[in-house]
Amino acid sequence: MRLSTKHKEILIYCISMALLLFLLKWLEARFIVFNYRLDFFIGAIAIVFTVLGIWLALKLVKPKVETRIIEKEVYIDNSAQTEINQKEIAKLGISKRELDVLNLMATGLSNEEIAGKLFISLNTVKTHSSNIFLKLDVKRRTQAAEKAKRLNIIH
Amino acid sequence: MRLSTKHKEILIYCISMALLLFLLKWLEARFIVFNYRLDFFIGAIAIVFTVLGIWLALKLVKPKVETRIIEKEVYIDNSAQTEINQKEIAKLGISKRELDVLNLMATGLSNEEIAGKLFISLNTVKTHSSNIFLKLDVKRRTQAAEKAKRLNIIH
DNA sequence: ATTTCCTTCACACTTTTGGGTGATTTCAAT
DNA sequence: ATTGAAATCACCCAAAAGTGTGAAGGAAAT
Repeated sequence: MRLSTKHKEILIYCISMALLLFLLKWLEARFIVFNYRLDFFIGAIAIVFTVLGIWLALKLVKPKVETRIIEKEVYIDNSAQTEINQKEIAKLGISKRELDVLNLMATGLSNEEIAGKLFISLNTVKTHSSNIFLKLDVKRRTQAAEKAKRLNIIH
Repeated sequence: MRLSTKHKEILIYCISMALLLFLLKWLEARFIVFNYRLDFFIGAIAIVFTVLGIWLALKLVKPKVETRIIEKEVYIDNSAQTEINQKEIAKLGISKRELDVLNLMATGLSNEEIAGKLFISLNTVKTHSSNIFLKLDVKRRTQAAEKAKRLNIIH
């Protein structure tokens, strides 16, 4: 098993921290020096661990990659667009008119604009779209458009 | 006289350090708890100051910027997804965050859901989306999704 | 004939979106 | 040190979208 650089850094830090604590414990047992110089002692620890923290941070901070210029040669085999999936439409029980609405919806038209294009009332469009949402099992027109394209119900 | 941001950071650090030491001193006077829990206490101090050190380092050190230039040739078969068009994004002046919102928007999420995912407020999402509509020159989120996909700004 | 589905529409009501304005903070560049 | 872009958020207001219910005509199937 191998450790990443980052894990190694953390390991080193933990070990040194443990060693330091161990050393302090030993000093404590050796000389009872901390009772009357506690504040001084705390200060020393604070400084040591601050430095360690800074060192750790400097080690761990990864340089962020800023600019990425990609030169690309793209060869597109632009074969015919995916066929619309009639079976999926049938399976979901989407009617002709609903499909009309769905198509216009996916191009970004508002309900009112759809109503205008199909010569039906706004309320009718709303009814159709509600039914579409039910059949596609989505909550919003944006989801409907996404899912319909994903299922190749529309282009 | 005014302090630069860097000086302010250092000042804040020193003050918080002083406050901490003061607090510890007070605790020491209040409860003589450190004699029999010294190691525990030392550990706590170590952690606190390590965190402070890390924070200090992260605040003061400017992140190393690594500019990476990648040149590659991409051969795309018909089924592979098109690469996202960085130039188009740059040309339209769409920012990182706006792109985040645009992506989630195109998957069909509501503004509130987007806000939840990005840990920002609903109002912020609205601001971003309004800017997106301006930059993409569209009126609705469905149009934005459609156009963004067409321009290969998103998948 | 009766049933079922599609299509059309209405109305009331709630939720979501979008527009406009302004403020603050942070960061990078000058 | 100043400036500008980006990101954050608030508030108000209007428009659009979505929900629920009900209804009516027509076509196709039973």
